[in-house]
Amino acid sequence: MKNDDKPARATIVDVAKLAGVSTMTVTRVIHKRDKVSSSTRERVEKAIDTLGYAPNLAARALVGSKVRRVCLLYGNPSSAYLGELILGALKATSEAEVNLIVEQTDPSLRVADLKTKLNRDWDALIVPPPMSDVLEIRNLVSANRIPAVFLASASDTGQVNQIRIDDYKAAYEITQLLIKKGHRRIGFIKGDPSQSVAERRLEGYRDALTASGLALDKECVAQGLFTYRSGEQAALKLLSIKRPPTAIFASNDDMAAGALAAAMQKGLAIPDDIAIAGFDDSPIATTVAPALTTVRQPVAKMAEQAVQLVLQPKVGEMPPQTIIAQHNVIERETT
Amino acid sequence: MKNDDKPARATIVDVAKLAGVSTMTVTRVIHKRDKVSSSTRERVEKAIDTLGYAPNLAARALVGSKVRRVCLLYGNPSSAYLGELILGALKATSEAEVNLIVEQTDPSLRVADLKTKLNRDWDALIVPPPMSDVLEIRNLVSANRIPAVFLASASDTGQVNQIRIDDYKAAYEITQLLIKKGHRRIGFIKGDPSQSVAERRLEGYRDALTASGLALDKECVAQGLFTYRSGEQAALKLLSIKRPPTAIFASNDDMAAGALAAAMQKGLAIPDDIAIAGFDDSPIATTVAPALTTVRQPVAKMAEQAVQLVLQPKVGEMPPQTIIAQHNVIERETT
DNA sequence: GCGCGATATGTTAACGTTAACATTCTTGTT
DNA sequence: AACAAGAATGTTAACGTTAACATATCGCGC
Repeated sequence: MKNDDKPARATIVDVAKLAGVSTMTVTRVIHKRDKVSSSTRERVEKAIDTLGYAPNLAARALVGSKVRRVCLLYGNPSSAYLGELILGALKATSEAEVNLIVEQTDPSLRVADLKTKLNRDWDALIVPPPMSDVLEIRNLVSANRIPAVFLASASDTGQVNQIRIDDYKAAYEITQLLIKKGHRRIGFIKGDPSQSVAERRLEGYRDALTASGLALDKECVAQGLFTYRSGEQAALKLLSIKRPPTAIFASNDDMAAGALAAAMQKGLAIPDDIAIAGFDDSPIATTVAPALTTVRQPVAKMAEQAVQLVLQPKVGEMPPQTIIAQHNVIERETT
Repeated sequence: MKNDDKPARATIVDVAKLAGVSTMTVTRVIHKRDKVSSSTRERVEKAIDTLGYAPNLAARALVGSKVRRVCLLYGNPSSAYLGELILGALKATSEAEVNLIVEQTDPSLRVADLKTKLNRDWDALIVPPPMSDVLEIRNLVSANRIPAVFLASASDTGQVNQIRIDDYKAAYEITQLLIKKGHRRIGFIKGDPSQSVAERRLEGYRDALTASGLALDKECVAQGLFTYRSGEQAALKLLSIKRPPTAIFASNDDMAAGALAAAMQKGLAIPDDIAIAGFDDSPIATTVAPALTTVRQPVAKMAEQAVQLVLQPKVGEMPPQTIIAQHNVIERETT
């Protein structure tokens, strides 16, 4: 008498039996690689369906000496970014039946340790900001031909795969939007200078201004650090100069939210007294009220693509690629 | 001539050879289960070290357990919660070499569909709020003895595994903190009544008040919906009653952040004019300035535990468990 | 020194899948 | 009708680990 409490999961053997073929044929149907007659294909597919068969990842991983573990190396644990990032990466890894490992590290990481892990525990690497701007990691990767993708970095050091949006263009566009709304004096809050995108966004802002024949006033540009607090401080500063701007473009959403708070404390109505725009479309953009006008970075999609890229059979041999993802200007209530 | 580009990883066989023992002995050393003489143990450990051996998890998984796909069924995509949740779950699943599938759904889901998926695509289920309060899912799970864990629900329907903090106690404690700080009139913002924890938190607040001999004024309790906006509205209401509270306890952080914004708009200094406390320690708690005093829910840990629980060999046969995780009152700048 | 139980180690087979090679079945051509 | 050429399918072995069982070794009482 068997214990049928837990019906064992269907294996490829079960499918093969039911379809009256060998396991190899089933494999072929699944992989769509070799020729299989359409009648067998149908039979096999039906068997897969009735049994609810899904391949065993472990067994697959065991037989192939392929990439098995992709590591997402993140630096900022509280980043809201992270959730979307993982979501996208996970989608791709589970479709490819590969393991995703999410590992936290900090800028003080020892590159030697990283190298050890890459030999021992990981097969490929996805590096989001702010780690994607760390020179040592980039060099390690390009020197050792490690399958890796760097996300949202505008840096060009090391010959590495990158996926990012066109930060310059996005900043340009959102500045244009502000100008189109009638603003003539637009403040800007810079991001952390250690992250390469900060500079690109500033350039986009600047060029959009001059392209519209507006003067670039140094007083209208304040330094921030990509944090809420720094955005609040910077906005307070911008709002207290003698001819304060009628709009503020903060180079990320956290700072924009801080700027929003600053404006509210000053009793300003938004967007009537002052318009605010952010960048990234992170969760805080829709959490705060009024909701932020911002630039959407397709983070999940980018992470997904990154995993797909890194999983390609010959990543090591390909010349490094840079993929530019599509951004979106999203107008909400702050403009 | 061999291609030594990619030095193969050391396997247990290599270790065994180097140590002059069988692979079983190596396994035993690694697992520390059976007796191994100390001399062999040392030899094996040395071999492991020199070869930099790390077990192949895929191979292990292949031999071991049958559960392979754990589904995290989430409802609220923008929840900041989600990132931490996935992080914890992922840690446990990748240690166990099990696949994590993250699936979005909404309250209108058809339970029949869910059942199909459970038969076909998933082996176990982790259900965070707000889905963890959905009665149909709970009943489905308990009726079919599906390996599942419900997170952060205070509901008691269906006999199911649960992991949550003691919401009552946590709310009690944070209210006490406010009282200790000298507040005598403390406002409360209720959460979405469809989530069972909302009621528990209210009870904690109420009992802490009466335990300190403070009156419970109905005017001091406002309805919210766990959203920033609702928190802002509720706070505005609380601040405009004739004898406004000197402290507000919002039953989650999003609402507390909204309350913070409301207070700032009114020109109140925080925490001097008004203290604010939240609940959850979600990312927004440390993003806003001043940073929120709140209750930390160890979300990642809870998710990790949930996966571990669901992966135990005999989950189906065990009586449903309720695990109470440890919360933490974190005092920051708003009190 | 003999045999006993306990302790330490080894052997075999199996987990589910796929690569590489082997075989069988279709065709179309002459 | 014979036969090559390719298409379709099958067979075998291997991936790295561990459970279950098998054997060897040791100390100890007599």
